[in-house]
Amino acid sequence: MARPRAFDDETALDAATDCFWRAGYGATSVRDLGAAMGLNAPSLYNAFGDKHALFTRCLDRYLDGNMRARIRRLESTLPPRAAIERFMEEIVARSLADPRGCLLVNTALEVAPHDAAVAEVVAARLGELEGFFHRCMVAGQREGSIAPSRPARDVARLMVTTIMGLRVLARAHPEPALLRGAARQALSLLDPPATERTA
Amino acid sequence: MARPRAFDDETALDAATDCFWRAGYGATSVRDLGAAMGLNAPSLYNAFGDKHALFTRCLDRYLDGNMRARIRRLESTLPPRAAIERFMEEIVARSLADPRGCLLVNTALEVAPHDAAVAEVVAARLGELEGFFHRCMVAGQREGSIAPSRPARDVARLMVTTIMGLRVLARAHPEPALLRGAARQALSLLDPPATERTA
DNA sequence: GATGATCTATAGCGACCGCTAAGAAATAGG
DNA sequence: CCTATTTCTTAGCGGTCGCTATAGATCATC
Repeated sequence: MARPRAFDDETALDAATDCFWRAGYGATSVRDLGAAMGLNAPSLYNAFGDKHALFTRCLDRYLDGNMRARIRRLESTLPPRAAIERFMEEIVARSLADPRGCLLVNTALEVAPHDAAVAEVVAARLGELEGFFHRCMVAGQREGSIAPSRPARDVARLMVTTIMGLRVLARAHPEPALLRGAARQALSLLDPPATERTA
Repeated sequence: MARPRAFDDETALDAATDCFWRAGYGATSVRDLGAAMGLNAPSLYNAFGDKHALFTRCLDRYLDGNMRARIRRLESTLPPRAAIERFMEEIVARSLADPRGCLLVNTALEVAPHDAAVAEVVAARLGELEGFFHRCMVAGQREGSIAPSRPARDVARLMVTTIMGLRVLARAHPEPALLRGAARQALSLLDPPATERTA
């Protein structure tokens, strides 16, 4: 018993996410969002609250559809070491292909330092990422594909750090040799030392 | 034969740099800059051109006084391996102590993607950083303090990547154990494999 | 002290910002 | 049909943005 909406929430959120992703939070105006989402300001505010609420919703959606989905997919279809390697490969490929970079990284630098609520979300997702790498490390060390002499926790942390770094480098200077070389060295920490290999 | 300036250029530029450093380029208004630098808009525009020119000047100053100075200092006073280790330690310590993060990293993500001139500067400075690590790698491998089996170029690239990543993580979630663990693992790539150590 | 050059101060330009009040348009139930 | 409810449209609120025209203040030189 009311007028129906003339737009689709999911489609509109995708469009909004793309705006924030490309230009960042501050540089995206509500008018930009409205234009991209195909609705005017009052409809936008009625449907999604204010700009900040829309952003956090886009960020959550992005993280669920990208980071978490990737973790689930790789962890459920690949053995632990391959999952780590594949994750890194996909990040390198994405970084080279998509000039928008990673919304999580962009947000960690632009929004999180001035927004405690967003900082909490970012920190939690970084923790999830570290958890993924840590689980893979432990499982890989147990099955023998990853050198058992490395501290699993710290290697997992370096993997997260490397991914953040790759995203930064790619955004400013997307050179394939640079990203691939760095990723290869990070992954070399999974190799057993020479003694174990030749023993 | 004219009225002298009522402010010091260096002091004013330091104040402007702090503004950009803390809030970013977009979130810093010319009025903010004027207030921090102690001069009104017309003086600011007369002395430094527009906002963008002031920013690039601040960025150059920052890079000369921070990154380049650190490279020179470490490279001239420490042996190669120690220079790498010390660089990483200082980045971790700075990241934990200064909530502003690194202006180069902040700029690489916020400004560089939408500003070709700034992107060039950022890319060049990242190249200098990679060059520093590469020189240290080569020298350290020659003198035997760094494992000769690692590809110097790629390890240098991972060091740069790790630093970028540490800066991102610290800005969103400055946890000492996380940063130190990641840095330690990156530095472990300098260690000779067990065969070489025990030979 | 007058002159000319440079700097500073006041004020405000047009444009955009996030956001919203008020009313017209579109639906479901009666 | 009419009414109630929700959405959409128009218009605009006060505020800030980057930037500048104009005029007054302060100096070296003559």
